[in-house]
Amino acid sequence: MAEQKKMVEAITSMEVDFAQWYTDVVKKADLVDYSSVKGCMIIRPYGYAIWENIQKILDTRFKELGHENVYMPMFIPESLLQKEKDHVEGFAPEVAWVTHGGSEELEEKLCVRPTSETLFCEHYAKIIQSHRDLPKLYNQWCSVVRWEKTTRPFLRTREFLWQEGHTVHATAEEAIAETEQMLNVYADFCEKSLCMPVVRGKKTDSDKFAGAEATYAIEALMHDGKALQAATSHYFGDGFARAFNMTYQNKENKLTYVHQTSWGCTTRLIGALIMSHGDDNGLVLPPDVAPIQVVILPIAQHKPGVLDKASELRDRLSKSFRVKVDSSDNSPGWKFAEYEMKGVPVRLEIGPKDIENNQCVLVRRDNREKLFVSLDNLEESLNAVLKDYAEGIYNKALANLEKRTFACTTIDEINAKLTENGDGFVKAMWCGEEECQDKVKELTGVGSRCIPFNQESLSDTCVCCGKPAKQMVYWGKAY
RNA sequence: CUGGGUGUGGCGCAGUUGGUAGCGCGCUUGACUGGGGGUCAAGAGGCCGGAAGUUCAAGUCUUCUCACUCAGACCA
Repeated sequence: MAEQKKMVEAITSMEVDFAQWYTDVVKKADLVDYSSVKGCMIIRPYGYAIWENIQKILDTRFKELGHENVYMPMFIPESLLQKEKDHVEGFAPEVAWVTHGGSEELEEKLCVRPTSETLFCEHYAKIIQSHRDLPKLYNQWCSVVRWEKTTRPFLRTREFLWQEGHTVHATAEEAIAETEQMLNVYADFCEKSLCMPVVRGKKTDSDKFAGAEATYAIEALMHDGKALQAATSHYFGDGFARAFNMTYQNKENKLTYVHQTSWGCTTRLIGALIMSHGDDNGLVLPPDVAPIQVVILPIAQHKPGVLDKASELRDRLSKSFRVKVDSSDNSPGWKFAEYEMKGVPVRLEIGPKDIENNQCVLVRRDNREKLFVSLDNLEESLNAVLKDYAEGIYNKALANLEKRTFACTTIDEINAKLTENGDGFVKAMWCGEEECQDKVKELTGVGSRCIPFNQESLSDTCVCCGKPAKQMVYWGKAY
């Protein structure tokens, strides 16, 4: 169709060039703009509104589970950063440093936080004395800086917004339970609110967070078959506690090290939903986080009564949904394309003919299905459409995940499956040796993503060396 | 950091053997329109990324720089 073709012109087709498609969508949907500092993006109102919705839902959930928000400084003295050896080594290559205050050189340079473990540790060491002070369940919403070489909007930027939870507990068991609980909070959020299926699992030793005893992650699969880590949750044991001298007196009056966790997710989630649900017409947003859930488009809006009816519907629906009326002078066709590009889940068309019949037209973003519904029970109709829509995009993403997950028992099979089907998750057995982990990546291009909680036994031997296998690993190319 | 690409109105591009900048979209004003990116009319908007050089003359040729971008390696 001619009109179809014209819409596609604005956005590069996914099949032609996925990276370009992503960049087109991100810019054309008004999510971000580039700034004059490489890797630092301007998150525009429509993009920021998505983040605010993500924040609202997660923040509520965190608080329900007893967490409190705090704010830590953005600067970390060099000496503080260096207290935990593995941690510095992990982050040193990508930190930005402040060396001057005004024109005076600082006595000790300050790092712009790449993450705030050290600040929390220093603070916790001061405020915790007794087992009665535990647990401490803190979280902060802020931005951090990592001086990345290659950057892409949302997926990898030098400054990014995130949330970092830092908790300390009396026992290892409690801390481990917290780590698992928060991973499940993220997984649940991704599946329910972002309509994005994820694989839950543990990172291999070489992939775990700098300074962690164990790192857990949820991995999602994008439309192009590349994996994206959607959130992580770390168990620190008492490693940082020993480095920062974080102790408490237990009930037996003995000084004891605390056990600690941290967990986080970032604006990268926005990139994840773009690449999970989007299509050649632009964004497709999950209702829970869509800044606009229903866009009302008046048709023949200069005819008497149309705009009034549109406003009336907006006022009425605003009680239950996030609604916008577009009464700009653009043509209806232009508006259709515009709000599809922006991924608005449902558009509501209302024109003179509809008003006469006490009805309106609902059109879903995901499949363009058209429904003529009565204005009398519009709320119910919308709820039903949104629910079905959310399930629809979840199932579509799940189908993609399943279609692109390949169980393999040999290196040759991995290469054959990937060549035949394109990128995706490879499930394969592993002996646990780092050498094999590296070799798999070298020979096939897919790296270890996680050791899933849902283990399967595909064979008794490591896909690489043939020695006895310890566990099944998900492998993939990562964003 | 390694390798490719691109820098010309806001955006996307054209610009021939060097001769003093043009198109589409967008924008402004107005009118008619309006159920899949409408039509017409009149406008506004550019030290051609930067520096040096060759030349009577440089968007175009030479050298050097800077920026962005894509693919790798590293990472949320």
